[in-house]
Amino acid sequence: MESQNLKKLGLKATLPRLRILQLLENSPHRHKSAEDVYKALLEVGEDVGLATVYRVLTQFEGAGLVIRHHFENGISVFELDEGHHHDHLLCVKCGSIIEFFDEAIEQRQRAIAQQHHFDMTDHCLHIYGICPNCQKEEP
Amino acid sequence: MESQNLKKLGLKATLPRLRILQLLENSPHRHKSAEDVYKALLEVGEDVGLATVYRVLTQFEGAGLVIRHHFENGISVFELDEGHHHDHLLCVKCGSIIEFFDEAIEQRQRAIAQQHHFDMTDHCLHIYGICPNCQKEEP
DNA sequence: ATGTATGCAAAACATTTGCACCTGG
DNA sequence: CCAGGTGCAAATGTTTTGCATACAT
Repeated sequence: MESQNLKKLGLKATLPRLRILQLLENSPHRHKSAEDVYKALLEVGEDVGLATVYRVLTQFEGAGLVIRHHFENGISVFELDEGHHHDHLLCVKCGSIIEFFDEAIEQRQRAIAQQHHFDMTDHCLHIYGICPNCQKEEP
Repeated sequence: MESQNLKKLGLKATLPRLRILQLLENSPHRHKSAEDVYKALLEVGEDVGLATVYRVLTQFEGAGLVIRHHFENGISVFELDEGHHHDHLLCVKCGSIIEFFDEAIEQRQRAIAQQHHFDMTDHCLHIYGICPNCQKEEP
């Protein structure tokens, strides 16, 4: 039961929190904006306020349950944190997102932070491009 | 004369555009938000509207004169495009920004895009951490 | 002269917050 | 029952836009 999951994190297992967590877990698209979450819940007939969606996602972020990304369009996108760090490859035409992980890049990043005597807290790599599907459509 | 520079790009050499371009060229801080540019101009006694700053920076971006970044705080930061691609190392305490370039990372990025049959248009790598200065202050 | 750029104020967004009401434990 | 969570509406911060005026060529 997910309510246990939330309680472990010190979060009361309220309906909106459960619904949002379930949505993130069961949706085929791992990456969602607050608006996306809000609309998805409305469609299923769940009456959750947009402000609550933002509050809950922000709490989840604080609890380490989700990660917030800022891609190059200024809007926040949330994704369940399954513990496996990865970076992102994004299609600028259709918005599809592919996750990847490359140990060589990770190593170089650590080396660069060290060279500059930075205590690295986080890092993110976004590769933008046109996905194979969209290349077909626009020659 | 910079006015030639602007005209070559099809932009009328107006006062606000010249002032903003000069500011970007001569400021010791290469990375500036629209608000930063606006305030810097006010301080020098130049009466430029914030809306104009946004419009001019957006035109400059379209003309390839500046690059717009979205760091993890949702606000846009602009930097003169000198043609040398580089990535960024950012201090989460004091906001200072260091540029770097690593050919090994660039190579891996190209390889990854290729593996997924993406036609890469852009990419950005942000490393966040605490700079040496701020490490001293907060032990 | 004339088409374009500007400044201002208002609009448009994404996100946050204040507050009265509701709810989970 | 009661601390904490929620919904709504209003506030916020950033960026964009409409429109009358000013400017570069």
